[in-house]
Amino acid sequence: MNRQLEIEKKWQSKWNEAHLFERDRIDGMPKFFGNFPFPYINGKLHLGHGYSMMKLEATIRYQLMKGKNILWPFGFHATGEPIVGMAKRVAEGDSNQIRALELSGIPKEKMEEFKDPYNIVRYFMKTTEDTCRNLGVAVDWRRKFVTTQLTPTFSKFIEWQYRKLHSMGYVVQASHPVIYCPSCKSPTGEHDRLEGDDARIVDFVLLYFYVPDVDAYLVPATLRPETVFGVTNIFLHPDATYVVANVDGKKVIVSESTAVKFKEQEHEVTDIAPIDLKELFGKYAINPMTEEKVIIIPGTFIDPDGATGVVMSVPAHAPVDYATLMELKENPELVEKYGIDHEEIKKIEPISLIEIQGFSEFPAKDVVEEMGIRGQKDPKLKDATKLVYRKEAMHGVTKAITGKYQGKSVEEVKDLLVKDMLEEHKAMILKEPSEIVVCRCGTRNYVKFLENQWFLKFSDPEWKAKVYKMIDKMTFYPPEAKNAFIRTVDWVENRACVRQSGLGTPAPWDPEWIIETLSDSVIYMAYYIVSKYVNEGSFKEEWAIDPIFDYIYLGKGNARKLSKEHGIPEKLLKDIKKDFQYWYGFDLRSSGKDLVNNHLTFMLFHHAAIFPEKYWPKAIHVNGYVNVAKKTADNKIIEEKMSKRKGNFKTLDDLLETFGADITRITLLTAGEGMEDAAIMPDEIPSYSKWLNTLMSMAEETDIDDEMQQIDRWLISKMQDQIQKTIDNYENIRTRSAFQSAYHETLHLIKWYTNRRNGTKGPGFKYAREVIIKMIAPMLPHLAEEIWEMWGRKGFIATSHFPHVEKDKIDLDAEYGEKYLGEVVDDLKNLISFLTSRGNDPPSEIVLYVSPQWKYKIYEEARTNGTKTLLKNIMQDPEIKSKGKAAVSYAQSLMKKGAPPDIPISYETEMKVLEEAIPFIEKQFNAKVAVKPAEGADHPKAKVAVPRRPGIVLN
RNA sequence: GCAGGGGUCGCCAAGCCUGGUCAACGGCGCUGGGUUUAGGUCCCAGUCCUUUAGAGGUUCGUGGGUUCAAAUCCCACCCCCUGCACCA
Repeated sequence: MNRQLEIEKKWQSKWNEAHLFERDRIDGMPKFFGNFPFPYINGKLHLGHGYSMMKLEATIRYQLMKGKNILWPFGFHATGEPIVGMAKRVAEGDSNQIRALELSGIPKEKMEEFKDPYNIVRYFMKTTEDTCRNLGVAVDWRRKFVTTQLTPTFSKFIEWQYRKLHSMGYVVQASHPVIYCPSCKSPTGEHDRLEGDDARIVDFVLLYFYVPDVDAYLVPATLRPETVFGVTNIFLHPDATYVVANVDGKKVIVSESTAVKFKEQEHEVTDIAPIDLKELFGKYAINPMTEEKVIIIPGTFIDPDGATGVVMSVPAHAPVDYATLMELKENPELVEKYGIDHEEIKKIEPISLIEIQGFSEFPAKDVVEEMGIRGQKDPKLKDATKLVYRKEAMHGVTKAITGKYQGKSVEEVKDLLVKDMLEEHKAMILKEPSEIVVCRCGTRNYVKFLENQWFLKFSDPEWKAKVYKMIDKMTFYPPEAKNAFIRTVDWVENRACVRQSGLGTPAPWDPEWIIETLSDSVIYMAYYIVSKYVNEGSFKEEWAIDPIFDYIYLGKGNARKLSKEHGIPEKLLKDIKKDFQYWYGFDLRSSGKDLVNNHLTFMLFHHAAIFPEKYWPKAIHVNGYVNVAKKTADNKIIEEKMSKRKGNFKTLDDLLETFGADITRITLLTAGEGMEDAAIMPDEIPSYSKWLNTLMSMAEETDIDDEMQQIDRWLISKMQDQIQKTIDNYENIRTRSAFQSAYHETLHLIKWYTNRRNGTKGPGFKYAREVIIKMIAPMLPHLAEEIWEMWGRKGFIATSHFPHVEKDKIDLDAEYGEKYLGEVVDDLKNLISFLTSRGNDPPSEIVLYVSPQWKYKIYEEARTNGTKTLLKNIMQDPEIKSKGKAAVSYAQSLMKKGAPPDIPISYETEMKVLEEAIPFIEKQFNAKVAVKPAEGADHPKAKVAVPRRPGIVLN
């Protein structure tokens, strides 16, 4: 561990001293610009960051070894609420917050500083950079910066970005529904909620049920408007207060607490007046679709604050309604105390309107009875409702009672019906949270339309079209990610781009607002170009103005003129512009899949809007989440999301401190690939060090001879395959597979090689180990550099050339021969273990009978022309024909198995390979070995000999 | 609800897009053996069932279908996971 740490520090400082990753434009040299979303620095980097980063890191270093000029810049994200919130909580002395910070290693004395959000930013900028440096990543730190006004030129850049979008008409003002807390007077985000984390906004349909007695409409709210044909009564909560209000010119009755929603959702509301329930209970309302009269009765299951506090009852298809009705029927006092005639209740019968296989005409009744539900407050009702709704939505068909809507699927009817009812003013829409939402302050939330919000007009068809085009031209890793992006573009609507609080850049056209956090992180990759000059002091803040950005990024204007007007040196201006033209568009952005349907897609939109096509992004890599896996007592592996609460939260520093950089790197690189979630198994990590040890001792091996044997040629030939595979894996950012093909598989080859060479090593080994070390260098750079130096090579292995396939090193004869030998050895192993398991002694003598010549003719015929015409073709050969039954039987066995693999083989090759391998086989099985032709031998096993399968006699 | 992704031999997990070479890569666990011998590491073999010679049988969520041939293609069904926006 100590030596390893020493090695890592040594190479990290050597890379630094050589400025190895601080890359500048070299005109004419191919480049590779990779980046990954700058981390939000409200804490230390965790394994999820590390996982995404390592995909990019391996790729960057691979591209460097492929001769590219590379660029990986790094930034820090601080825009938005969380850091401000953290500082506020620290300032308030919030013990949870302070303890959380202390737990993540922040010294107590820092707490005073942490009352200022900018100090938090500074602190975690430092830890983040340190972590990265300890990990040994190929970052050009000269270009680092943090968002927000801590980097004034960056803020100016964002202003430029938004003035551009604004002037293009892509920033618009509109109102928008949000889940809203009337007490805090602000939208409640997921983290601001006591209850209802998963709530979405859904459309409830409000149906106008006219109540003649009071000349107003009851407006039950429902998600299943199609069941209007089965309404038998209306429920109101007997203990709630109801009001009459004039909404959009119509008098409606709703619960008092819900009346406010209409106004908040941009309806006109006047004349709110209370109404006594006595005026309603026992009276009738008229179903707008059927004109039937339905009675108004009490239901205590109703949530008076939900939707309108008015519920229509469909006992045939809604378990709650059915259960309530049954309860009322059995308990007269429940209605009689409100002056309702119980006889009226007894008369109510469910009305069926949906037909569904596997249920009676009243699915709600079926389910209520089956689940043994009793009463309107039975907790099982939730599941019952879900079940019935789901079944009916999926398989239900409407009955004749629905009139012109009959015979259709429930889903179809719903859309049609709502459209019709809205047109006929029989219904209206009210937006509601899909479940109860309670703000942290304890107040029940509802949906409000926020007015005059600034939006990015992602719904714009022309803008979308550009993005589709962009996606089409891009490469995605893994390929299936492309579809995810297309879907996101399909789905994305206008999106708010400003906030009222938090850190960030004020909107240039309306400084009351701050550019929202996902909106100032979409084209910042272009800012890295300028950032270098800002950091070195040559680009002054006063030059961060629109005309200069226009010149750099869009090529507008004239350098001399700009220089004269603003005092910026003409050469500097031209250099920056050339830099941008050289590096942009970037070649790869690597990120987690959680960013696909927001950040990454917005990034595409912004590039499409602002930059000309030649600067569009070239590729995106998307990876899964990182789970922490652990073993249960019975050896099952269970994966858990990393979370601080579960106590399995791991920072990169945790791993680095325990295992060092290379092992941390290989842990992350082999944890997974593609969009599937990756798994880190903390208990397994220590064993990864054996890989490093193996590589090192392989590199240190000096007992190597110069004799080029057949098996050396075989190994060198096989390595060409491994090189190609590894290149493919790197090119497609499959790091786990890359390590597999570069290390595990090659080691397997070397194992066979040393066995075959009776424990000695030769030129094949020497060649293979160099290839291996180079191939793993992008993943384990510290170890690789150390070995490179140990071998006395010049320069860094990081900038040496990645192995390439050398065609002339491919030796198919050697490969086929070894494959054949391997098969024979496998057969021998099987046979011997089978026999010894039956109590026989291991053989002391092995005789191998190589198939007679004529069978090879049949084999070759089958291999080259397939088995369909096999018999016909071979029988034209007189020699084969003369073998009669034996020939037919071999041909038939080939036909049965299908065409043999495309491996040519000859009698001579088999004889040669086996004879040469006699010492090897003897050693393997500790027995005397003889190789004989089957032709002319009379041992019965000689007769079963066929090509690639000699007859085996064990004595 | 809408959208996306899945269900593989104890566990994790390849393969499926481009059907056959798949009883099905690899890792873990387990069993036996070796090294060591206090363990761990490390190495070898085995790990669906049957089988006294390299073989056969039954498997890849369930049920059908296409095909000479399906884990792989088509249809239906069951189950699971993820996202759904003003949050970074």
